[in-house]
Amino acid sequence: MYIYIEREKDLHAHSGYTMDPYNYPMNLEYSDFFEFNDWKDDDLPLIVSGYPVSQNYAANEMVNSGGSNSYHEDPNTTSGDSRSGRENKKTAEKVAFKTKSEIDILDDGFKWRKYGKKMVKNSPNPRNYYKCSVEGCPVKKRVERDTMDPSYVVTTYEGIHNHHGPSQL
DNA sequence: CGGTTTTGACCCGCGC
DNA sequence: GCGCGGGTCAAAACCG
Ligand SMILES: [Zn+2]
Repeated sequence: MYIYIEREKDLHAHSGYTMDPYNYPMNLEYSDFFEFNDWKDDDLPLIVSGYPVSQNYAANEMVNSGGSNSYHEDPNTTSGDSRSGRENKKTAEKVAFKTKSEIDILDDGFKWRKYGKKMVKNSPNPRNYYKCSVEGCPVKKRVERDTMDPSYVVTTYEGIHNHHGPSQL
């Protein structure tokens, strides 16, 4: 499951909850929900940025894909059913935010430790790899600048937070 | 001194 | 195999 959300607001000014859709649902421009048709139940939450989000909300934001998301994997060709079972279809493991910002490091309220940096092919911009600093928390994120429109920053979250509440410190 | 950044090396899956 | 692309490790440097 891969979710792609574009937002236009420059969020770097806000600290603490910039990436939390609970607090900033209105900033969403549109969203692309890959493999969304497999999403049947609404008992299980969709996870965005480590936080659960209602499915209805997600469905309302549903739009067909397109635009400059070429770096995304095609759900129809991506390793097929490499993920065992089908239950995990109900849980989003990856979420991509596309945010218009001059600054690369957007404060989403969490503490991250950078553990890697790679140049992206067909792009002059690097991609940065971060992991949540909280002990035992498996959440990771990647940050890169949109190749097509460098005024955007694409942040991809992966995993679900071990803990609650942004712990910035 | 402890956590973070930096950065090249390393790993792994895949297509040829 | 080998090379490539994407992802991660880790040692040393960095910094409050
Ligand atoms: Zn976390």
